[in-house]
Amino acid sequence: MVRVRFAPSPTGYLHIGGGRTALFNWLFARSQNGQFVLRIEDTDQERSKPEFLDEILFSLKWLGFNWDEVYYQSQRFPIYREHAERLLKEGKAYIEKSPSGKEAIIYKVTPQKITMQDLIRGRIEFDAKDIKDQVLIKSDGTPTYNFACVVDDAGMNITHVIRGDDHISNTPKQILIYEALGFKVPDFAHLPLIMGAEGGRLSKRTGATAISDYRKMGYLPEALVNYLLLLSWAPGGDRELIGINEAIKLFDIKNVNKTAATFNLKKLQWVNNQYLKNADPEKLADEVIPMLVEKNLIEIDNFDRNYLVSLVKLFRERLTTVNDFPDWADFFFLKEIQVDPVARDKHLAQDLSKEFSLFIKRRDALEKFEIAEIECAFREVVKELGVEAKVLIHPIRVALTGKTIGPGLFEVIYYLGKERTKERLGRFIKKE
RNA sequence: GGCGCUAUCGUCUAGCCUGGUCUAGGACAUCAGCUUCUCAAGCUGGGUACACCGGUUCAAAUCCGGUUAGCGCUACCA
Repeated sequence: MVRVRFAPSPTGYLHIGGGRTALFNWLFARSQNGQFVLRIEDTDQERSKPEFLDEILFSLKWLGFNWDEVYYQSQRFPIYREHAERLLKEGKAYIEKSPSGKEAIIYKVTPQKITMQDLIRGRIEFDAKDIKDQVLIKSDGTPTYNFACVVDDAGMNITHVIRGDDHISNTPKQILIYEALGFKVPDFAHLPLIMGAEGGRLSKRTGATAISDYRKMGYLPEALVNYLLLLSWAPGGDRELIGINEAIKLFDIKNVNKTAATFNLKKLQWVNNQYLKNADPEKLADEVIPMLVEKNLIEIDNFDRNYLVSLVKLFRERLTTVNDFPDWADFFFLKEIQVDPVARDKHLAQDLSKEFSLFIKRRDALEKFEIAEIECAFREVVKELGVEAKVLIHPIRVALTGKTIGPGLFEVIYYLGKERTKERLGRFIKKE
């Protein structure tokens, strides 16, 4: 039975790199009908914070990576000590006293060659002479990362350790400990790192790094996952868009790339738009409701849900992020719209009273107030006035929405309704 | 400094294992054009890459060696 683990440390939020490591572990487990274990590495009691833990768990769930088991290292200190003392008894480790009299347990590294077979990179060789004796239990009584990691991976029957490239140098140290402890060494797979736009590690300076930031910015989890997948794996056949279930079928850890990848927001935005275009309007509406409430565009328990769903459908294909919706669609909810001054100067500078009046008149005469009929009436009006459609379309859009961009005009008129269009156009009709 | 990893368009990648079909394919971005209404989308087209040097071979992006560059680790952090 394949068992993998994701082992975040709650000393910070779940960042993009961590999310990607979790993704590949989860994906590998699912593709092998294996199990995905979550291990919280909270041995650093100074820096570990409950709010980080909450954020990590929430983000993992948001991305859809459910775990089969969860462990906390802070609850396992006696286990680590027990194993360290065994090594002490066997003469493989020694005690070192600090000036203050506290005792640490140190593993004695013996000269040898250490080789590992990485699932992604192949054979890697190290020489133990480059490795210092390893602290197992620190003088404060807590285990070190490399020691706790080995004791747990072995104790939790982890078969494949899939983690970031930055752990390659830890691997020989850990192999030594596995062997000293008499444990079976698992398989390793080291994923390439994700870099920031300016090279080096992804940092706040080069853009958002927390998974939860992307949620707040209006990215869909499926889109983020798809993008992260593309960062070091290709489904083949020139495919870019791939759902997680299909990825599970196609995934092979041997096909993961070796090269570090640069995070590219533009491509993430493109992927997000691709998912948004086909997103379930009901679900999108759910996402958008709190945003509209926060902007005082709707009241939480007093709005027309069906109407909102229709509007979401109207906008979804042109959204880059879910968060774009409240700004772009605000005119459907506002009583008083703000007309963009630049748009007003450009499209409403001259007097269009006659044109607007005629359009309203024709539109009011319609038997059915529907998109196609509205367009028909409009086409007749411009024909009658002998002008091009666009000389009237733009001014009407600005008068109705306050903006120069937006969905098709006739849909806008339809969803705004008779009364509101008449009233908004009326403001630009001079009384005789 | 030591040790390790990596090296195809600006970016993500396909191809590399099993040399010839690669005058290197796709995507994002970018530029130009089309699109009875903007924006978005879509469509058409353009430019842009095998890091460098040497070797093996009839033939190398593909195999080998070196150089260079980038990155990682080098903590009683994880």
